[in-house]
Amino acid sequence: MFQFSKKVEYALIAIRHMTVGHRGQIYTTKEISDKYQLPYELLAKIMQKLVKQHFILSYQGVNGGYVLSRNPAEIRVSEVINAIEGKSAVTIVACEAGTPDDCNIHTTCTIKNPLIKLQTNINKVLDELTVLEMFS
Amino acid sequence: MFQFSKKVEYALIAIRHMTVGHRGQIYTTKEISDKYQLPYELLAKIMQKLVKQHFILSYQGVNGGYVLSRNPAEIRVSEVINAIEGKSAVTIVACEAGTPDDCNIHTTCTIKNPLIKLQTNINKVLDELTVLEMFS
DNA sequence: GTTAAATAAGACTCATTTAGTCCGAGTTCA
DNA sequence: TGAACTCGGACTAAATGAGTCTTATTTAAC
Ligand code: SF4
Ligand code: SF4
Repeated sequence: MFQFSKKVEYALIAIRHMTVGHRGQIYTTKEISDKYQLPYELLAKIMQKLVKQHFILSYQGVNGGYVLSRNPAEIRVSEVINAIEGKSAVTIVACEAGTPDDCNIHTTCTIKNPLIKLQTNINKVLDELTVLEMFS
Repeated sequence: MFQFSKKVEYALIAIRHMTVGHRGQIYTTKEISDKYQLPYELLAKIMQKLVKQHFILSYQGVNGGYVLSRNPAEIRVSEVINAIEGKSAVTIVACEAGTPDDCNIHTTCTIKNPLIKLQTNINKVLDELTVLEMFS
């Protein structure tokens, strides 16, 4: 229920790999998937998402690959999760996750506000932790 | 990915209902499921789990029902989650959730320890919050 | 004692999500 | 031109989540 998805874990592994390496170095999906035994195609998708959210830059063609484009000290764990799972993945309260009225007990619910308070506390943990801090 | 399950939400709604009522009062599943529009059978299951974990006492037969048996000031949110979802529901790191080797990249994983540190911070939030604090 | 109101518990279905695969592109260098 | 890359959609399979169904048991009241 509170577990990280494999996708997010793979993303963190990839980001860590690039973080501990030399800045500006190009890494390929194959290289990373080999080293950590990750499913290649799945990791490829994840890398693409990281490109779209501007965590990494992509170079196509032979000798292509990915380069970390953001400062690890400024990448928050919550951002990584959001990039992979889409916004509102870190949203504990379903009805606040952009899907306001898909909960059929929304009108009678008495725990919504308490949960939102709790959510801010958990979000704080994920927001304040950068990947640099995490991996050092 | 980080959302509370319906079961946990229903459990919290039920516990809150009993918390704000008179101490020692008997509440039936029907009463609660009616009031908050929760699926009766599902809530019934949840109540049974709360009994097994000694949050509430059950009285069978006519005029039976459930009575809150623990002090709301001493019930932690994490306990409720564990009672409903089973231990390790609040465990972010899959391989640490009692299933040590079901992750096939366990040997090559570089994020395990960082995630465990993160986990303790999130657990702290859920451990330190009591349902009394939550609902007042 | 019979009935009605309640809990107990397991099996079951249906829908959603997650994890992973497949395939056919486009890009770039040599 | 071909090899080594990224790109992106469609697809399948497994796991989980939410909810239902059914049968049994307990107990108070009539
Ligand atoms: S149960 Fe309450 S808190 Fe959870 S989603 Fe529905 S309305 Fe929001
Ligand atoms: S990926 Fe790493 S952290 Fe996540 S479950 Fe596997 S070993 Fe544990």
